[in-house]
Amino acid sequence: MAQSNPPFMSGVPELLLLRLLNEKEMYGYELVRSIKQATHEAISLGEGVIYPVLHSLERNGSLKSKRKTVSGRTRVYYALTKKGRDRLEKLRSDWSRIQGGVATALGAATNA
Amino acid sequence: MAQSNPPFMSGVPELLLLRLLNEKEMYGYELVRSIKQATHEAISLGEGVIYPVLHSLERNGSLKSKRKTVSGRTRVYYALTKKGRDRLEKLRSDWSRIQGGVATALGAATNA
DNA sequence: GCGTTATGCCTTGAACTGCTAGGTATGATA
DNA sequence: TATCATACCTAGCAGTTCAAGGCATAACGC
Repeated sequence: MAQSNPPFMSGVPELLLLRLLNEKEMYGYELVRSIKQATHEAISLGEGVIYPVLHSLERNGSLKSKRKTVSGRTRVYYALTKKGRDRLEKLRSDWSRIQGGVATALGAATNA
Repeated sequence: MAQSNPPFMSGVPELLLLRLLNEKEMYGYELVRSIKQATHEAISLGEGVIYPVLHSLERNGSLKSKRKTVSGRTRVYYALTKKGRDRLEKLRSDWSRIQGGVATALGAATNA
């Protein structure tokens, strides 16, 4: 009736992609390695996760892409649109709320 | 090839349930309100989420239940088993890793 | 020249989860 | 007697993630 929860825990890959692409445009294969680094190996997303998310984000207008050919290989670079930046802010705040909620619940042992 | 990610963001409802039931045994309807309180309204899970999780946790041996009738109404109380406590520790550590990874990635703006 | 690895793109299909929206039944309250 | 709170439950849809593959080119070792 009101707002209910955000798709919940889902959307972390989406959040990470948007976050990284907000710094600078990158291509899929690069993002795979980038995520590993940015999370200090804590999170590792395969290409099978990255590409579908990238495509769906482009489809709904959060990303725009352009192709570049570098030494015989084609790369598809993605960049955020306005909508993508808005989306990033929303996910960021959703995540922060959930994360805070879990932290509160987990820590609520001795007090309460 | 190795361990890949835990079922990822999923499992937060499960984590919260286990966490709360580790304090004291409770029944489903009570847990619904309890989660809201414990997370300071940040997370709200409906009965449609709680009951199925409760049932599946009991089925796999993480919870055990007993029925009590209080003023004409039947309540099903759930408590953790050894397996449930192990499960809780695993989820707790998974969550902590993911959460840390996201935090690192989100904060990696100015430094890097 | 040939095989293997790394780069770079992609899709299919299964599996899991969470959510909405219902349904049942009793007790208390108005 | 009607409505609300308590207390249990399920079905079915929708959305995500994942493993596993496929395709093609370049670079490296030998």
